[in-house]
Amino acid sequence: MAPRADKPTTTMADVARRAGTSTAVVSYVMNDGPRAVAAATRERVLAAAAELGYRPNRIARALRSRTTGVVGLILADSPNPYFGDLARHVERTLDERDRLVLIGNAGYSAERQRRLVDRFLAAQVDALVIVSADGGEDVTPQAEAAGVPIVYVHHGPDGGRAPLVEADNRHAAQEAVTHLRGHGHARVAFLSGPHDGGPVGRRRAAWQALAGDDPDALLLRCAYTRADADALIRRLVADDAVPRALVTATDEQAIGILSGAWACGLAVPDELALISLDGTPESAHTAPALTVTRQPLRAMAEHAVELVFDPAFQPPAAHAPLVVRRSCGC
Amino acid sequence: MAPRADKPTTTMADVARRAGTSTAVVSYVMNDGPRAVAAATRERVLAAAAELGYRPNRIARALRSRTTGVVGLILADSPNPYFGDLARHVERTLDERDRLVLIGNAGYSAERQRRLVDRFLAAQVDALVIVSADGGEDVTPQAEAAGVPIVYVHHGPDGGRAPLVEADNRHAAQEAVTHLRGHGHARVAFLSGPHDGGPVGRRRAAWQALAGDDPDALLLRCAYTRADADALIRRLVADDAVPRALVTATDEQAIGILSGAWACGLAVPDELALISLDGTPESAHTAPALTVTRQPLRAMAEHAVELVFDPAFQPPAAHAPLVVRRSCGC
DNA sequence: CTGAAAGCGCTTACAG
DNA sequence: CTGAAAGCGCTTACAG
Repeated sequence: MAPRADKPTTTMADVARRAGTSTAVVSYVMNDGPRAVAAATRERVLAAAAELGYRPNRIARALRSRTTGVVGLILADSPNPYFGDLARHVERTLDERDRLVLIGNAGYSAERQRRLVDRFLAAQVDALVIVSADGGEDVTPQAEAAGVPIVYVHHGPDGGRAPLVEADNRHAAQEAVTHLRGHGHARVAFLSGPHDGGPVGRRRAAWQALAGDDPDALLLRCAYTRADADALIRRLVADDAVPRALVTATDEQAIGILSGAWACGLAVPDELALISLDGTPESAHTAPALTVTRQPLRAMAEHAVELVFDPAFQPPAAHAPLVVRRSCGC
Repeated sequence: MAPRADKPTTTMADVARRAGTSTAVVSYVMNDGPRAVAAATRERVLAAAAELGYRPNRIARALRSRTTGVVGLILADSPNPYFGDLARHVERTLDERDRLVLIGNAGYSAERQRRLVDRFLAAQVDALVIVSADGGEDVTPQAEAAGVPIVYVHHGPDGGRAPLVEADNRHAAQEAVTHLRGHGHARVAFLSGPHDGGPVGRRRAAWQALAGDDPDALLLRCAYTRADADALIRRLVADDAVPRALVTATDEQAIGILSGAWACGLAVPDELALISLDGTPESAHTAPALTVTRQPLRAMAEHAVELVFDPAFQPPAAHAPLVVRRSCGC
């Protein structure tokens, strides 16, 4: 890194000297506590600070007070807008509470995730929020060893001790299947992920319970990317194996399906009715617009942050409402 | 914030004691310098550190060494995938250099941007990377007062002193217009932003220079959101004022156009040929797939980071290649 | 209500 | 090659 030009930083001692008081008092007025300061003294301190352009050094504060005001946020896969949207809400909520956020992308790698946790702990974060997915391992022991609270969002490791904030995925999948049934589709296929643990697993299980005779014949899989879903639907068209109705586990997959379908001249919703279970903002402006069950990303983020501040907080169930648009055939 | 459980953190002094040496030596082995350590001593220190599970405290290190290893990254608008992709590349590049990144979203607000800069400076970031857009003001004076290097990406304030990393937007717009001309469209419209300073302004200017007689009649404007572009194209269809060929300043707008066009039964590319000037990953999987000039986001991010480490670095021109897909009519 | 001083966990001259 | 010690800029008992 380019060495920072060595600006003479003005410190509390400078302010104290100018205000004719001690650093203790300066600290008390900068922090509004923990002890009271006479009004006249406070004025002098504020004036001195303003004249000198004093800015408290958060690093020094952190070393002494053992709290940095920084939260680490680790994403399973930041290119995926679902995680990106979740991250934005977490970041905004934390910002409102005057916390800074250190961000990292685990890229579906347990090793990278562990490494990020290590580095964030070394940076003395006050808490860790992990927006996880299949494949991440439990980092609770790491965090606990450092005495740092941790909360998982969207997906948590099996049998993990850390709290998990998740939407009602079971109900969402049921609603999607039921809606497609209402359009007269007796057989509704499901596009799952490569392994589907956690939330996607619960979505798939809920679908499966309603799928009828031979769910295996109606279960599709591909990675959580547009490219993979695009390739999948092209293959199905080529094989003349396209289902009449499909629920996708994620928006990324639904968007890939739409793209591949257009390329093959497969009409959505007329030849293929589609509902996606994420409902990120992107889903509102596809061609055609996607009917979705919308994950309550904002509420999930807020609950996660609340949990960071208050481990006793009991997040209410977060419902994922059905949002009817065009892709289902309505 | 929930008070962190007061784990007894093990410090350098603990390691030194156990290894029968001084904290200075422990520091030298943990940092591989700046002074040499006898092999035998080094082994003892490493063993002691491992046995005690010692993790260096970056905050203490930062206070003493005046360098945190943290870079602040401020985004003009994080929901916009263009900025999001840029951010990911910046984050990854910084991660490769073992830097941590503090992230913030300015949301097109100069006031929020200033506030973030203040807070990041208080956190003693080593540098600031600002992915800016119309409306941000120049925060160079703030950063300079703190002696912190700053680099703008995508868009920089008018007359700013800080370095700016930007693609060749003029050439990109020219290529797009020329390609559409090649499809026989004499009149090519342009969808710009609300104000279009900076990069979008240069895109629009390059288009305008080729637009022919009455550019005003072919110049459209809307916000950089899918929703706005969606609404715009519906209005144009209703008014029977849809151009035959259109270049959009951004992918968000192009995606909104596709969505609105589908809803109105306007066929792309048959009735409306379209090229977008961003070329984010999203553009590859729309319906139809967008022909774009692809901004070299990865190169831009790498150049920006290089500039943070070496202010003398001269970023090479970053070309935005034409990527032909379906929306242009090819 | 206020001041003098210790100490957070490191790094780095200074001295050997 | 190594140790004893100062000091980064704060916060917070301790003493008045």
